[in-house]
Amino acid sequence: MRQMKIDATDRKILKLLTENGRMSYVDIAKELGLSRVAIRERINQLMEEGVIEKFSVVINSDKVGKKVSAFFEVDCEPTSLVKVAETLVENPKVASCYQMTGPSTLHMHVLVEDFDELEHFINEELYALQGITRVESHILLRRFKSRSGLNL
Amino acid sequence: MRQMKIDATDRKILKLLTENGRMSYVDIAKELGLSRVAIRERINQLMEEGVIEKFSVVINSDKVGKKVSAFFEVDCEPTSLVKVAETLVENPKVASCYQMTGPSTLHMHVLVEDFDELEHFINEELYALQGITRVESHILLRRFKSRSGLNL
DNA sequence: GTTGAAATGCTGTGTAC
DNA sequence: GTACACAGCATTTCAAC
Repeated sequence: MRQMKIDATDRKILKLLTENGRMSYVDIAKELGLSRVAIRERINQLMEEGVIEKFSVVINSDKVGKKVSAFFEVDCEPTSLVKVAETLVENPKVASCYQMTGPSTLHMHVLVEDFDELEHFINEELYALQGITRVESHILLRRFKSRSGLNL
Repeated sequence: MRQMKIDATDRKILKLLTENGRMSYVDIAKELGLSRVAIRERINQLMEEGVIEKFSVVINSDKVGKKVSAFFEVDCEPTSLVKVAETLVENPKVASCYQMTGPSTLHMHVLVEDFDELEHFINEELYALQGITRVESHILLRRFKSRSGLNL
C-alpha cells in the first residue's frame, strides 16, 4: 500500500467530516479559509486514494435492539485460522474480527439482541467450527470511549 | 434508556445510510418506495431519538499514517478503575475503551503511527497510571472484518 | 491555488389530501 | 402516510485568472 501525502489541511477536512459527514463544501471552506472548489477536489482525491472509505452514519447499537456486546478471544490450530476467520466474517452478528499477536490469535466483537442469542451464537455458531482450541469470552459492561474518531 | 420502536423501514433506511451516508432523501425514497417527506421525517426522528448519533466518514487508518493498532487488557484495582478509564479516554491515541467482565476489566484499542509511539504510549502514558495491576497487549496483524455495520 | 456564473438537483417548509 | 409547489442552498461544471 502506497503512502499518501496527507497534509494538515487534509487532516482538518477529515476531522470536520468525522464530526459531521454532511457538512457542506462551502462550510468546510469557510472553516478552513479555502475555496469550495479546493475543498471539493481534496475530498474527491481523498476518496479516490481510499483515505475516505465511505460516508456513513453512526448508529447507537443499543437503540436498535443490540443490547449485548461480547468480545471473544479465539485460539485456533494454525492451519484452521484463516478458514475459521472467514466463516466468522460471514456471520452478521460478528462486527469485527482481527488476527492478533499473543496467545489468542483471533479477536472478535459480536453484537446480539440478548443473552439467548448470545448463547445460540456461542454454542451453535462458534463452537461448531472445526479447528478452534480455546475460547475466552467477555461481556461489555460499560463504554468509556467508542471509536470516536482518529487522532488526526 | 427507552426502547424505540424501530420498524423494518427504519432498518432499511439505516442500512442504506450506513453504506452511503450522503444518499439523498429522494434516492432513499425511490429505493424503498416511499415519499421523500416520509424519509425525511423518519431520519429526523431517528436523529432526535439518538438512534443515529451522527453522520460521519469512515477513514482508512493505515492511510493517514496510523500503521500500528494495538489492543490492551488492563486490570485495575477496583477503586481505581473509573479514574484509570477516564484518564485513558482523554488520550487521543485511545480509540476505544470498554469495561468488560472477566479477569481483565478494561479493554482498550490504541492507534499509533509506529512502534516508537507505541512504546512511548505503554511506558509513559499507560504504565504511569496509578492502580493498574496487570497489562496484556496484543498487536493487530490482520483485519478480517472491521465494524462493517450492524446486522440490521 | 482563486473567483464568478449558470444549470441542475436536493432540502426545508408549508399546504392539501 | 402521499402529492405538489416554492424558496433557498449546495453541487457540478464551465471559464478565466
